[in-house]
Amino acid sequence: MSNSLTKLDPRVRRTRKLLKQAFMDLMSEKGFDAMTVQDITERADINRATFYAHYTDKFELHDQMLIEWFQKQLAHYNVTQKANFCAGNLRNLIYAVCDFMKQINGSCHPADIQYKPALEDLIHAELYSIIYGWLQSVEGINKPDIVSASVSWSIFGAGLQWSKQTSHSKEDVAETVIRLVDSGLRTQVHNLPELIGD
Amino acid sequence: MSNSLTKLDPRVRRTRKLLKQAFMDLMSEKGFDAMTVQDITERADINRATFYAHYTDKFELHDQMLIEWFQKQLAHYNVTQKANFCAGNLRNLIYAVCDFMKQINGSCHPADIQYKPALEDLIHAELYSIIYGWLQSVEGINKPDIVSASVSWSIFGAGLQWSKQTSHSKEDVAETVIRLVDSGLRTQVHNLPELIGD
DNA sequence: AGAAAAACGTTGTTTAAGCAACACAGGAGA
DNA sequence: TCTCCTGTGTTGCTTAAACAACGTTTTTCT
Repeated sequence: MSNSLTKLDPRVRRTRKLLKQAFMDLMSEKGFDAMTVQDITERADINRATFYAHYTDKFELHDQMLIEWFQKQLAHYNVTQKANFCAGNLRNLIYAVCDFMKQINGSCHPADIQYKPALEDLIHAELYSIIYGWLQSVEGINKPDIVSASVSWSIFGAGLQWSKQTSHSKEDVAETVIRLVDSGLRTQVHNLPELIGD
Repeated sequence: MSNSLTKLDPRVRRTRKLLKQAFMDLMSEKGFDAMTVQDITERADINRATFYAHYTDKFELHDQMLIEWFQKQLAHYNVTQKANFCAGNLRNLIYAVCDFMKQINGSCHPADIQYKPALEDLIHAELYSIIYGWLQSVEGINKPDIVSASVSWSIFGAGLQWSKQTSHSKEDVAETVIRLVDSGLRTQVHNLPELIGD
């Protein structure tokens, strides 16, 4: 957000970078619960008071890192909120979600499964708003909020499932979900442009 | 020097660390001559004005890094200025010099051979003062300045030679120089304690 | 339960880094 | 030669980080 817009002070960039790095290290060492704000600031060699100038607590830092991480995945696949609803974009979005979920599952400390709900809320909110944005480009759609919720959750769920046990290829997951969404949308929208034929 | 004594501000530590890292990177990329202060500060993401708050120019940064590097080698072999003159200490000192020279020769950009004289002055000054310190422990020595100069240069020279072409082991170099220094010292000092028998 | 220790969250003040601007010194090229 | 350009040091002012201190809450230990 403010990263790209305001082009922030190099000192701020440094501080946050160090805090995030320390957080990541501690995450894999002792997990989220066991780590304190003091741990983080000591590891990062940043004054504790400075931490509170950037984040209200370790939860906020955690959340921001996740969102940032997810957005990096999105950027990698050139997924933006203001694009149109088509198979290509959907596919990239699904890839991004899969990759992200995989990384999280891999690096998440066993003791922190309890925080997955929070994670899911955050990421799903992103997903929802992207889908909602795309739906602006679709003619004659009604109840876009319900549709966005449904579609975003289905993508989320597929990615989550895939990250837990990779029994299919990422490509298979994507094509499956795309077909599903396509047929689902046709019950709501007449004259929907072709999704599947690309 | 001031590193260990004053326990400096974490911001200062960070700034210098970043500048040194940038310097190192640029050293291997384009060499000392081709790099400007601007290059260093841009790479380090440090304001140029801040550079001048720490160093007068890139030469000073260069020198400080070398000295620091050398002192790290000395510390690694537990070599200190206030110790006594014996074979064990001499051996460690020679090892430190050898290792240091090797690293320098390896990482020094071809275009910068012209600066080796400066390097030699810096390092030799360190060496000289260490030897001079050790000689305080030797009874009945005269002209300690001349002796220090001679001994320190001989160690320096041996290390330099070894770093250029490693035809002998570090251990061989050390034993050779120790014998040389021992017999040399005996022409100046009567009743010199055994150096060689350890 | 109760005491001690550790972590929290906040504050006022000090200090280092950022920033923009300046005059100045080479060097390159028309 | 003149001009343009890039790098150099330096400056005054602004802003973020350090630091020490505080009362509070939570953890830990016995």
